[in-house]
Amino acid sequence: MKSHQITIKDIAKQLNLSKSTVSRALTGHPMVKEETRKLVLEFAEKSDYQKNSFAINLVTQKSNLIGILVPEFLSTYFPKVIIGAQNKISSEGYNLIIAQSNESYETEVSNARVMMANQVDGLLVSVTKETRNFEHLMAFKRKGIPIVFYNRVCEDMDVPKVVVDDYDGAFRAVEHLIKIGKKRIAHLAGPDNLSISRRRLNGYYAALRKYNIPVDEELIISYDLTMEKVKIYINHLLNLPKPPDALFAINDPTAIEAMQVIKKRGLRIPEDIAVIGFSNDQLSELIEPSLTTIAQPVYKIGETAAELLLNLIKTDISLWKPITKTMPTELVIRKSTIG
Amino acid sequence: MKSHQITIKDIAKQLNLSKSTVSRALTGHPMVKEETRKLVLEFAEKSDYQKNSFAINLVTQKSNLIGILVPEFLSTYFPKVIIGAQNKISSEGYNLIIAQSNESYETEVSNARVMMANQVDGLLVSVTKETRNFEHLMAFKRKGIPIVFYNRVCEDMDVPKVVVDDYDGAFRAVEHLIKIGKKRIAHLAGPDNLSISRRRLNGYYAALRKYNIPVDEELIISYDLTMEKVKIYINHLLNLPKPPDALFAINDPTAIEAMQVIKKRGLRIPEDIAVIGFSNDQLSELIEPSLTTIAQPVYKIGETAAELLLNLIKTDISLWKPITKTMPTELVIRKSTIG
DNA sequence: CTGTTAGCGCCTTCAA
DNA sequence: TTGAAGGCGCTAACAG
Repeated sequence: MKSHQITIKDIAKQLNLSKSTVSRALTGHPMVKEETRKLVLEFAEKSDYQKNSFAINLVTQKSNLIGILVPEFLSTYFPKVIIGAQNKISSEGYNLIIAQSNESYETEVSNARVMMANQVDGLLVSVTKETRNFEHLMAFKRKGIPIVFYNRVCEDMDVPKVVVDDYDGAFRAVEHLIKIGKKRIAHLAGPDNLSISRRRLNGYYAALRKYNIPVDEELIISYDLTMEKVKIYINHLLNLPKPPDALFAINDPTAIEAMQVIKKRGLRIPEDIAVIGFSNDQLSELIEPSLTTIAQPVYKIGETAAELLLNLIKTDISLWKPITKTMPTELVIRKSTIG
Repeated sequence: MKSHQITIKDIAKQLNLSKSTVSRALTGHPMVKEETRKLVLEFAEKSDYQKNSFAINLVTQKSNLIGILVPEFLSTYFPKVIIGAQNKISSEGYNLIIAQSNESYETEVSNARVMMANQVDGLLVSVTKETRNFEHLMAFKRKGIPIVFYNRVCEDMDVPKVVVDDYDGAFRAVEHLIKIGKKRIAHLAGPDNLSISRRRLNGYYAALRKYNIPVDEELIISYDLTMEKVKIYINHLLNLPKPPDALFAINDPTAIEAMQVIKKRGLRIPEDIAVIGFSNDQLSELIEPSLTTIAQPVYKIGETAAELLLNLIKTDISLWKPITKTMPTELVIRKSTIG
């Protein structure tokens, strides 16, 4: 069961050297005779020696592990963020340990505990749609373990954050709908504990205001991102005495689900009702009609968050600054909004 | 920078007990007076004591980490496998550390090294489409670290594997095409270093044989799964003097890409050419026409692989058996094969 | 039931 | 340039 790993002690014995000398040779310490170093290195190589990370971790009190908490794994969004983060992190000799919570607050809390138990050197976090209490994350800050939020952030915590310009993205989405002649623009919004929902909603309001389109609260529905509910809300909207002629959905999955419902009712997209999403999921290009959406620099978000975190790790806690990086978005026009 | 973590020694000092007593109380050792245990536990609780996993790892020579190597992250397939594996693994107190190689052999090798350096207790592996040399994985077995393959396996290594019944799935896919009246069935196959490609190809042959349809080698193309190439091959097939009336693609992304090309040429699916994929990606239901495909029990695959691995970890190396678990598939009929 | 001692494998003073 | 000794925080004998 337990394999016999070769250790520094073994090497020292074989080579008739002291453990410290071997250790020094192995760590590239300057004070070793070139000859000795070569001897040790060669022996280590051919005997397939590998440092015992457990011991090193104990001495240095560092795990070289960075944790990342993701709320879900099934859209392409978070996997891409992870890839971005991993590239950055591994280039600095760290490893990523990932935990996904399936949008469950309970699971998120337990995942956070696991990260703590594993003594990660830092944590990247995007919270679930249910998360309203952040105690489990504050604990990290208290222990001196740096945290960086990305995408779904907790605005009350004084830590660095990476977000996209949701306000601006939403604004441009709605502006685009107005420019193609739509007047009654519905918004299927996210739960308002998520700051992205609030920011996108504000962008929606701002665009209407700019073009003097009256706000009709009837056309704004916030929902909990549970896909099954989309059908209900869309049908409700379409059954209104004055139904909407356009829909701005909080994200692409929502928009896509909405499109299925709309198509089933025999309505034409975009003629009868135009649809626009948010995030530019891979799907949005492939469905029919293809979906107009707001693209985010997803890999870059992961990379940036990782970079901020690595900086914190290298910096004394007294110098930590809660920078917020806001990434730009891009309007991608496809067939769901043009005739 | 370094936070001041409280240790057993601290607790012992505070409570005027020996370190071993405290340790015993904390680990639930039976030989401690109920009163002492309570005292210790309470103090630990209120002082927010947390075991130092580095020290425990050193003593036990276990990391409680399980590594998983995935070739890519952008289809929904591997994320689902990961979720399945994570559920199993975390229920036994282990954690998952994930590395994706972006279908690059080099990256896979380097990821494997990282896993080794982190001294994972076991490894789940699905290789890249490029991987032909398995030395980097054999190293684990040599060191006594258990490995389990899933999905894309190395048949030459004597370790447990979890695969789906590719042969049977392919057989039924092709049989279905034959039953709806198709006669010239093309197969866009995968690279033949992947055993799944070979097994699916064999299933294809078997179905043709059973129904006495002559094999036309012209209709079989293996390719390297690089999406850009699909267009070339599909156009080639459609330009043949006798073009195919059906296509069995190695996987869903390939099938979907093929459908775009077919539709662009103005051909009707399934009337002119029926299409069938493999894996039942989320996409296949949403594109138009929806894609007939072979579904795999994806979560279950991750779960099963994890289960096999956990068994190995608990078992003496001399008793390891290279079981191969073959999971069933299911034909999901959609519009790309029915009129 | 509790305390003492000796490591786990490595790094890091301090001396030689 | 090298060696010896101590310690990182915890567990696991061995005594008492």
